[in-house]
Amino acid sequence: MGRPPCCDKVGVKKGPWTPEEDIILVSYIQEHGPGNWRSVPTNTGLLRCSKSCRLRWTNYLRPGIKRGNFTDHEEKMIIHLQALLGNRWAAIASYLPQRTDNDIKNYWNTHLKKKLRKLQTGLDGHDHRNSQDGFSGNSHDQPISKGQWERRLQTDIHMAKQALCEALSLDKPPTHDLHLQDLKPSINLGYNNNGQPNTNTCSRPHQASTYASNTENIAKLLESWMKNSPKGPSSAQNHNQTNSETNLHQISSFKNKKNIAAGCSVSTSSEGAQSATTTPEQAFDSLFSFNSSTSDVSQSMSVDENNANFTAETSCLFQDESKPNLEGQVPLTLLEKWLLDDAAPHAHEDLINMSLENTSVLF
DNA sequence: AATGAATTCAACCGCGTTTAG
DNA sequence: CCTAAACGCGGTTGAATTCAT
Repeated sequence: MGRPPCCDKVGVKKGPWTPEEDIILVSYIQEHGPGNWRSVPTNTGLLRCSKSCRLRWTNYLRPGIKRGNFTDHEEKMIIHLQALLGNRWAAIASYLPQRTDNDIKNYWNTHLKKKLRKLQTGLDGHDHRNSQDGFSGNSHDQPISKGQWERRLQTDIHMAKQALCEALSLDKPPTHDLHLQDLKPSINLGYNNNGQPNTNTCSRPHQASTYASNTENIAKLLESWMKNSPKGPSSAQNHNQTNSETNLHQISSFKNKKNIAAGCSVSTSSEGAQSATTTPEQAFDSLFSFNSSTSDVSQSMSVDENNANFTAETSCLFQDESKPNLEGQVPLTLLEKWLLDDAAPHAHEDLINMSLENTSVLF
């Protein structure tokens, strides 16, 4: 009865993965594809539990993972989505398919929380209305006034509605085009929007730099995998070649990171320079008004662009390896779910009702 | 140069859910 | 339907690294 044990817990290795282990794992997955994790340790001889293998693959080795600093756009998306979804990192990660939930979680905990706290402190400094504990880490505890929060959420839902309307009214927009658009910054991995090397997107050298020199082996493995394996995850799971190459580039560029100057800001050069001139209020507003701010030059996205991004981001859900591609099914049900389910716990009842009323017309 | 504090992030842990038998 | 293991997720930890003094 029940399933057979995935691996015996005796002699299971823990701790950081070695390059050799990575290569073994990658080679195995190259041959068999990801999944069936319980068989991985036994078949590969890795002294790791299946869970550890899966984690290593999904968080680190999987092609299509974008590493390195988060772009301004990604940052805003995370802040935005965190405000909307809470600490549901997997859900947030599904909107940023090139980032892992672990990465996003770490980035939130180490950078964004701090950044928001800082900005909030700046705001409070202006107001002389410091909150007791400042920023608690949960966006819902953020000392934005409730009305402000609701207005923002309302705006978000309006944006989503617009996107839905457009998705319905248009003759099925080419979602992958939008997707590509959304992914552009990441496809240009290592380069900013001006096509310049993104040397400034590094806040600190990658700590696995000693390891990194060895990851060239993994890069080679992956490279040959991309060339030789038609059924590899890149095709089977909608990770396109570009993403894979992107990842290869990143892996092989790890070793260069040590030389990149540390201490640059989180913002990218083109956008960060601008935000440096904004007031804390503007900056804070910019961070939270992912869709609506006009004060920040970096936020000069048009409404159409935002809609495009929204649909693109949503379509990304179907690009995620854990989620099957529904083949052209515009993710309206998902959008609906997002609007009706995910927003609900955080939204005022009015907002829920509003979204229900307005979206029900569409369906 | 040495040392301690602070930061970062890969990996682990534990829990709820899903699923094979 | 029941049981137990796999799976997936969010929270936490701790080693490695950087920064400040």
